[in-house]
Amino acid sequence: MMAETGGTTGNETLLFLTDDQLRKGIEAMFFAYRGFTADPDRILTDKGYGRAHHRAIHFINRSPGTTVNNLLSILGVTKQSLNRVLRTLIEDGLVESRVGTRDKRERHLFLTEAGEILESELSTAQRNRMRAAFRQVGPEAVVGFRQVLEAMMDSDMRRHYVRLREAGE
Amino acid sequence: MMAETGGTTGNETLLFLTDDQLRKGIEAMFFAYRGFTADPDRILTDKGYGRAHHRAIHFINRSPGTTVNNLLSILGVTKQSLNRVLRTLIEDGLVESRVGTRDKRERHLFLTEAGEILESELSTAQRNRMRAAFRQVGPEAVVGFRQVLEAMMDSDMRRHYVRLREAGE
DNA sequence: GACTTTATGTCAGCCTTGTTGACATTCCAA
DNA sequence: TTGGAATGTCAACAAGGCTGACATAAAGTC
Repeated sequence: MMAETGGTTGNETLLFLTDDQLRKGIEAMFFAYRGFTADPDRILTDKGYGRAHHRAIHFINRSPGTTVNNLLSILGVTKQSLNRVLRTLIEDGLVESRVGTRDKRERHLFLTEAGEILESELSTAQRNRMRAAFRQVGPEAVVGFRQVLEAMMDSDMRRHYVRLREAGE
Repeated sequence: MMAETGGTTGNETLLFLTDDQLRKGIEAMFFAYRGFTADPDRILTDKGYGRAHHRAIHFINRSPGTTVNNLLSILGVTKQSLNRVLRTLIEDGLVESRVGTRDKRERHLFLTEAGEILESELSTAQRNRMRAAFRQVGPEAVVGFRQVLEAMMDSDMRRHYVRLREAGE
């Protein structure tokens, strides 16, 4: 249906840009993302939570004291959607919400001890799979993996990604 | 919170397996997947469809004449969930369902002309982003990208992935 | 031929997680 | 000091997952 793209340049080094190669990348993303979320998902449903709770817990752990607004921008959902998730996490004692001192409109979010335990459980499961994959393919493949993913992000998401990356180094 | 993994081996070539490196991979997957689906999502919501419709359309296009059961196995959802999506696609004239000739219990699924037009629109948008990312990072990074993703899949998803890959070559 | 299994479709009802709209509180700047 | 902007909460709705139950038709088995 669609024409090959690489061939039009007359340069065989661009054969990795054919529609067929791109389609393989698309399907790889689809199938891999399922594996990527599978292990945490299992843990979460056992405890009555969903993927949205995982995301909130992950990024609160990464940036303790973050505001709701900042979390909204990272997660890319509406505040109402996030609020529902946060409410259950706070009710269940996994997240603590402290009114801002400088600006009392803001709520600063922290994991409680129980929250940190769940976070650790989830991220350990997810890291185990990632580690097995990384180990299997070697460091050079991992570099390529991260390069492609970063190039695929929207620019505002890349901003968040880089900021978090720097914070961890 | 979690100990570094790479350091325990005493081998500096395994530094790419530290928890920090793994966390970066995890966050890269999260942010990149959003970019990956962003363009088709925009097109779909304009037309009153969702990501589930895109997935069905994609794999019917990839394997014309596929059965409902096969699609279920690829998509990893329940038949009730898939059926809801297929019903609307059939009602809207994007997908055709033909009773099997050999086995009349089976329904074989095909895209109509209208379905192919939407499929092309969606996959063109998605490929454009993938192409830009691939071009930006070069062929070696792309190889690594696909290696990591394949290693991250569940084995049954990898089976589907490989089977589709072979069909396209 | 009777029975079982398989493939599919459908109904009802539930949950998570996205959405928009309305509203309260707080801050800040004119 | 007052009106707008920012932050967060509550209510209601929709998409799209899920389970369970059931119907139908065709295929396979004994």
